[in-house]
Amino acid sequence: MALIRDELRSIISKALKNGLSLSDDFEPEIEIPTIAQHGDYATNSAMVLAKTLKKNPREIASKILEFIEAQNPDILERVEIAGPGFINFFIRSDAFSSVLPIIYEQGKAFGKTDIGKGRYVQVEFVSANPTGPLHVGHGRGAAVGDALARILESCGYRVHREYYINDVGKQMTILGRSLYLRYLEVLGKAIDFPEDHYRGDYMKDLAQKFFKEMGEKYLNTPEEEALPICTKYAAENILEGIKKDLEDFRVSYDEWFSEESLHRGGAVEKAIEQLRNRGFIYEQDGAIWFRSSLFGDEKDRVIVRSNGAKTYFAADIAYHWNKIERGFDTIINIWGADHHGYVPRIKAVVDALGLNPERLKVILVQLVNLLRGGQPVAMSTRAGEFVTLREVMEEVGVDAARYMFLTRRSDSPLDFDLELAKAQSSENPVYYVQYAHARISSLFEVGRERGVTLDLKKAMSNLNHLKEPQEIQLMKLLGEFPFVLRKSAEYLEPHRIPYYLHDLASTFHTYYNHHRILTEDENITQARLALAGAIHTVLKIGLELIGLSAPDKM
RNA sequence: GCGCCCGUAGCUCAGCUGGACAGAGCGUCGGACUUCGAAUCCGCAGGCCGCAGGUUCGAAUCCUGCCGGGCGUACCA
Repeated sequence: MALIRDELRSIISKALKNGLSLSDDFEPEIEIPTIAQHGDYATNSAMVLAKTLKKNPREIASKILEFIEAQNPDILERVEIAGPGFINFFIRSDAFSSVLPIIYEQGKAFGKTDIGKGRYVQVEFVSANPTGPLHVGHGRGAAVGDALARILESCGYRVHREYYINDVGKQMTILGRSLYLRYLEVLGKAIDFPEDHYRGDYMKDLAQKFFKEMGEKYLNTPEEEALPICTKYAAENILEGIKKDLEDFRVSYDEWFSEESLHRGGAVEKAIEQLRNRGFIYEQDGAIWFRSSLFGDEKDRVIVRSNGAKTYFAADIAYHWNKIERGFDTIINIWGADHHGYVPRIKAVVDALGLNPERLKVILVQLVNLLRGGQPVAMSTRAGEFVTLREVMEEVGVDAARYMFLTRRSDSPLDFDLELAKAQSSENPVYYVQYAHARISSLFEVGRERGVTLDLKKAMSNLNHLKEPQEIQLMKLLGEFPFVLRKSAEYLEPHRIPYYLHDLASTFHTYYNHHRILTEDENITQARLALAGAIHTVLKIGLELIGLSAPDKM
């Protein structure tokens, strides 16, 4: 037993091979026409081939058609050539039910594929500086990265989730000093808190905590001695908070990678050496430059300043050298769109270090435009004006927040209105999908109370009773899931999953409102229960893929 | 100035990997619960797909130019 789409693919491929002597590497495009009159599926292969074969598309189509009919496949009702050269397939209505035994056989593994073939993929995401709590923008990156990781895993990739901690540099010094000043303030000293320091209330809270643990120990310590301690304390505490936030947002990591470890271990020098050996390093005006312009960047970049200090970019070179050394087949960086100018230079780095730059994928997640009642909310970590991810989680819930983040393409800016998210919470689309799941759970519960349970053997021999158009539609949709999942992984687009789930839930709700599942006819009941159960399974799989709960009761 | 992203229904967004009449949610208005969950369903209204050219059998989709919005453009991180 195979899915209809797979069968069609092999039928078409066979016809192309036998009829047009095409090699196997031509992948026929199979789509679902928007209009039912155009069949259940259609392929544009004849028109695509018309260009290379230099023949009339309809002529090619009729050739293909001839070889399709020669196979006499039993899933086909009929095949037609239409319009400029489409081949439309009308599937026998009793063929769609083949998806149900497959779902029951595979269970939670339904939809999984091995297109990844065990390739090792790193997904680096969030990677916010440990200078303050995560805000909503980070939440979007977290939701996208985590969903993507789950999707890739279910498509046969080996996934490594990583967070890069920028625990070095000027902002760390400022962080330490911010804590130190707030600490002195707690001890009653008058302080002058600079404009460019971290002004958020969380620093005051942290100072209180610091004071409780340390007492007045650092009151009279010289500033240069106290600062490293303050920096370390602040960074560790804030990072712990970030970890907790992400954990509560249902995001997990395999590795927390410290930038500082690169400097400490000499990796930055080694990476520069790598570039130097390859001839991409030169000195000018007392600074050390990387010839990134050779690889498509608009200009060369400084990696060691004339004062001897390494730039952030130097560490990033070392970090990506490290990634390459770890043997990832694909490196995926999920960045905020404000870093887009950085893409060419980091591509240049991997290119210069000998890795095909195609193997580095940078997903730019557009900024979250936070609104409250239609009014923009200013966001600045330093000024302490922002809405944290934790506040959003608490206000609208993890499920709703994640769904909100994931129902948009990453490269589309997102308006996130807190008032709206709260006000519409009971009509939020996320509940629509979850409701379908809960409804089916409840349905089985009612069945049990009435002594009706799904008898798989019996159900499977009664699938011929599923012939209502809505039932056909549902089975067709169920069969699409593996392909949606595959495309989602292929294009690194998690938003395809929630859209699919909404479609499936919607079709089910319609069906549910028009037909009874627990009927007087035992055979029909069994068949319909099998259908409902399969939908239940796919909804659950899909919800988990994007990190949402699949409740049995709401 | 240059570069990247975005512009689709009143609002928020899919469709952008060329396919056949442009979709969904919210919102408006009107209907459906003594029967498996009404957080649901059914129906009405709503569009020069930013504008103008081009490529193609075929363009919301690709190319060029323009207009609007966002972001970036450091020997900052």
